Amino acid sequence: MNTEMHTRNAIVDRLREYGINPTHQRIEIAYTLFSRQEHLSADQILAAVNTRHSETSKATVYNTLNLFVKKKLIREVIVDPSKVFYDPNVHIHHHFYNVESGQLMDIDSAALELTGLPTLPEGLAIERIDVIVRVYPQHLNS
Amino acid sequence: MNTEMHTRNAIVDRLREYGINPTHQRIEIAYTLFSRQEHLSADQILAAVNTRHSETSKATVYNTLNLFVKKKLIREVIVDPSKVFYDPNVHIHHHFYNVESGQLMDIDSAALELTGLPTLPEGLAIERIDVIVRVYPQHLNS
DNA sequence: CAGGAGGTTAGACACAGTCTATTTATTAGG
DNA sequence: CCTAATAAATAGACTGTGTCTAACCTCCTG
Repeated sequence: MNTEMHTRNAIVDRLREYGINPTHQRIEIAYTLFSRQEHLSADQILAAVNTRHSETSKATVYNTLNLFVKKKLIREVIVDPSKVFYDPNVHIHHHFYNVESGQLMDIDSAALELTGLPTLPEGLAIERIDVIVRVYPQHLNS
Repeated sequence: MNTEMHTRNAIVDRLREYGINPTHQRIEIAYTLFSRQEHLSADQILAAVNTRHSETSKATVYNTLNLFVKKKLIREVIVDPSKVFYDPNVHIHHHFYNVESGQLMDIDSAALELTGLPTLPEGLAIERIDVIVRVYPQHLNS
């Protein structure tokens, strides 16, 4: 398991592990994502980073999140057409998505198994498999 | 299996079946989706409907697609953060998504099986399960 | 013919995300 | 240290998808 992600020192080490130069803004953004183990959107991260102290621009938040994704420090979750969520958990796992509230919950992939996948079209390789279980509050119909 | 979807008469019948008043614009939009068995985005549909003949506004295309989804005539596919695709196939099935080209291909769900899904959180029911296999051309790395 | 419901429309708007040009930090070399 | 070069951050303009509003059109019914 990973080292604690609740101190900024641990964050700095982790950024270096992933080949990311640890600047102030990157540390704050990573800290925001890793300390609360939650699925946040770019604008939530922007708000969180700026309520604390100092300033980080919108451009930097987007640049940084895209960098983190490219370096595989975090991962995108695409479930809502209007915004992307970022997931600090890069282990293989899947998601419940509450279509009413917008809330995302992890599904550990240990138990979940997928069988009978057809052979891939020629020349293609799998990058990742997303399983999204869309749920809604039972008393509502439609 | 469904009747042929290659004539406008068949489209009109189908719209009625789903409780949708078949207007000119709705027929053209449905025809566009059902005649080519493809996954199109709203702007592709807007373009396709308007190159033929006459005019359909952007607002109507969005209104109509949302209506079709609500009536379960078609279904949304959420794989790309920048746009929604619409799928004329409402049978249970899943998708390959080529992250390079943006191309979507169906995976028939007959073979594909999902086991070990954890019990749902209290008070929630499943609306739908999406399985998206993200693929990329093999010769490219990352 | 009057009124109303449902449908369509143009254009303004909202908002996530990107781009560009400039400024600021950081690093490496002398 | 000082300087040059590179990497990162910034404000603000911009793009593209999708929504909203208010006007208008069409058809049906009384």
